[in-house]
Amino acid sequence: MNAIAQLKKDITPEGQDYETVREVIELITEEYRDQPSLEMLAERLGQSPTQLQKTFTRWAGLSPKAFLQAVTLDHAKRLLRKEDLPLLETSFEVGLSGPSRLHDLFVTHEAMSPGEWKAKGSGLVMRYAFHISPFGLALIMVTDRGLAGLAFSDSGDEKACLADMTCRWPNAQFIEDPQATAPYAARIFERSNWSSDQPLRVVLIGSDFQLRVWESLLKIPMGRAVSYSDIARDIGQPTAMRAVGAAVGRNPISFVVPCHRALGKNGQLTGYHWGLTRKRAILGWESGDA
DNA sequence: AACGGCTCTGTCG
DNA sequence: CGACAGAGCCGTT
Repeated sequence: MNAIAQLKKDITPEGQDYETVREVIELITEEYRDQPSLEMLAERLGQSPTQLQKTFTRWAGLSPKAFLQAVTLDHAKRLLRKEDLPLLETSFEVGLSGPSRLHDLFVTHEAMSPGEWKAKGSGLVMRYAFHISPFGLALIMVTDRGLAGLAFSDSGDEKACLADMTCRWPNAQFIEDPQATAPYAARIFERSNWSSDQPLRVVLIGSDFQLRVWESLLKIPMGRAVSYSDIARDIGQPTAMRAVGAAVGRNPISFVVPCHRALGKNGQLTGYHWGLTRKRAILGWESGDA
């Protein structure tokens, strides 16, 4: 039995929650005009209202109602609030605990341009595997220097997801190795592990421009969001927002490099490489911390 | 040369 | 208001 089959067999209740959440989010976004009640939603999913309530709360630490509220355009605009946005100037270097990041995941990153790692002999080795996450299956890829890739997939789409990632580093060598990636999964998706003494090591591989955009993303604290033009300004190219959007979309380490915290200036979510529904889910899930 | 996870402005309901 | 063009902007491919 291969690793993915094994994974499905061992799936935890927590791992299944996202399925439920995803369906609810989709129902809501399609039919938000109707303001569907908890009862109606539960019926559509073939669950009892109390059961749905429970699943939600376990998943997000938030009641369904509060969660749905957290996913509206209104709330997104609030995340964008302009005052006290000197956060883009604050340092986020290694383990330094700005209070704003106290409850966030600490990350140290190391940048690598394509030329740089290509030059280093015949490419680097990437170990990968799928793991259960709060947002569906997570494909995690690591090098000996740290986390290099994190992608999401619905179950059944693992192949496409893997292809999406591997083709980004054509001359790397890929080895399936759940043992190597599991600690990362535990560290990243278990909130209680976020504040551990050691920061998470991350390797950013991309063009110079992309690197600057991704580094800017790393400065956005949990529970906040910025617009694409904010990022453009931050990296010193205020008119390059469109290109910024493209670069954000190419972020290879989603969730850890919080590209889901980049929104349109008006609060619209506008896009997510792994699906808008998932972006909503992550944003809503994060709001459960506040 | 074309194409985006953008934004702004102008128009029409 | 909200939806929809049109027009600049800019790094990738």
